[in-house]
Amino acid sequence: MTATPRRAGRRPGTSQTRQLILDTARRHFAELGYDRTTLRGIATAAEVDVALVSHFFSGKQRLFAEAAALPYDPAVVLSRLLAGPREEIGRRLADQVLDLIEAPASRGRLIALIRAAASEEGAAQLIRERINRELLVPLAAGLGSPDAPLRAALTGSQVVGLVMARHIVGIDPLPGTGREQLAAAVAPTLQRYLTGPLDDV
Amino acid sequence: MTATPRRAGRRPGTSQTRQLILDTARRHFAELGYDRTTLRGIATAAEVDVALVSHFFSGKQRLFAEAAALPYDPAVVLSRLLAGPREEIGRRLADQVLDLIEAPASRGRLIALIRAAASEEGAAQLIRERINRELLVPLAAGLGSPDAPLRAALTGSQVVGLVMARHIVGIDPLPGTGREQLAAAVAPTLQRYLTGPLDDV
DNA sequence: TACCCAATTCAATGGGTGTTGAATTCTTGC
DNA sequence: GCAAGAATTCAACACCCATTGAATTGGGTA
Repeated sequence: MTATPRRAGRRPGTSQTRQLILDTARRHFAELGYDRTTLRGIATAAEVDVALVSHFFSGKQRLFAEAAALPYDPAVVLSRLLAGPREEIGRRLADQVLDLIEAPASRGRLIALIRAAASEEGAAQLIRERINRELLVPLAAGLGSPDAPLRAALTGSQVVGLVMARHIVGIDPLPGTGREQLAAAVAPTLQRYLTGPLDDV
Repeated sequence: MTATPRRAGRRPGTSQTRQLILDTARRHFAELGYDRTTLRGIATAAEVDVALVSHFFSGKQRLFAEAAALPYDPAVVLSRLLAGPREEIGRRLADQVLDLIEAPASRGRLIALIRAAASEEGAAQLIRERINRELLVPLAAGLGSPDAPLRAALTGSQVVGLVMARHIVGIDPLPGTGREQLAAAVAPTLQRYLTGPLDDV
């Protein structure tokens, strides 16, 4: 059962190889994190030569940058958030987060992002800026209160913590806890961070 | 300015080298994560030969296991938590977490733990079990309610999220936010996860 | 003082990594 | 139907890594 070595040269038909590599890379980054993901591993899984990966994406860093693009359109998320009644914004956010994390398409990318942010300083910086620019700043602007940046950041902390605990570390019983129950439990926290009082009572 | 190469053989005086290496390793693991930390890097920083590191700790994994021991005594934390009035348990937990993350001694170890949990599956498993056994299970037992495991896990998610956001990713303005303000903001969340209603209202 | 063992360095080994240049095969525009 | 360029592989490079065995020096003890 030796895999037939493929001859050099372009393959017949129209090529979707670039996309295939990108998808494979996303899976690997999500499962292994940046460091443990190797170009060779991606290439093997995509049944392609290593050099092709570097050829298409000009190196590992660029490949990661492309693979780890936000798995959603921040503008859409934000407009949905700010649209409805302000007293239910926490619940709406919880729902959107759970949607994203449960849809297989976005799930991997989200996890890859968080993993990378935790392990690689360079990636952390890139991600911090992206999140700030595309999510937190507009969100804070939408809230309009003077302590809005702090509110946005606190909100982010709970969102990140939830994804970490449920999907990366896997703290029982979170991975098996139903969507509805989770949304209900977390929504009031987000609501208070976004609109409630921030001082202890 | 060439560093004088040291001759082989034991150095004079009583040796604290093992401890020195361990401290250096902690710093490196905390700053770089597991993968990007190299024995060579540790050795160089500790002004010691690489082989000595492996000699003392029998390899990178074991070194990490020793460096990443919990930076506090879970029993103490738990007893302090469960001791006072139940209505202020959220605030007490927030204070203890902030104490740990601000004390230089424990800070690095906490960060290393979280980084490793996010990036290395093996470490994640080890850490998950430790946290479960030493923190969450006793905490749930102390709470005594039927949904206690879920409550403990939610609490953990906010704690982890806070440390991530404030110290690892560095989401503004959290890193510069004062201890008191932060404790006040987060305490009600922890309080509700631990003792409040978990269903949306 | 001798002896044993711990601490320390040196040197070598084997493996894995990302990247690069050249060669081959195909598609596409003229 | 020809030429240019894109897709693909092969092979090699230079680098870094953890681990191991042997050699050297010092401390502690009998």
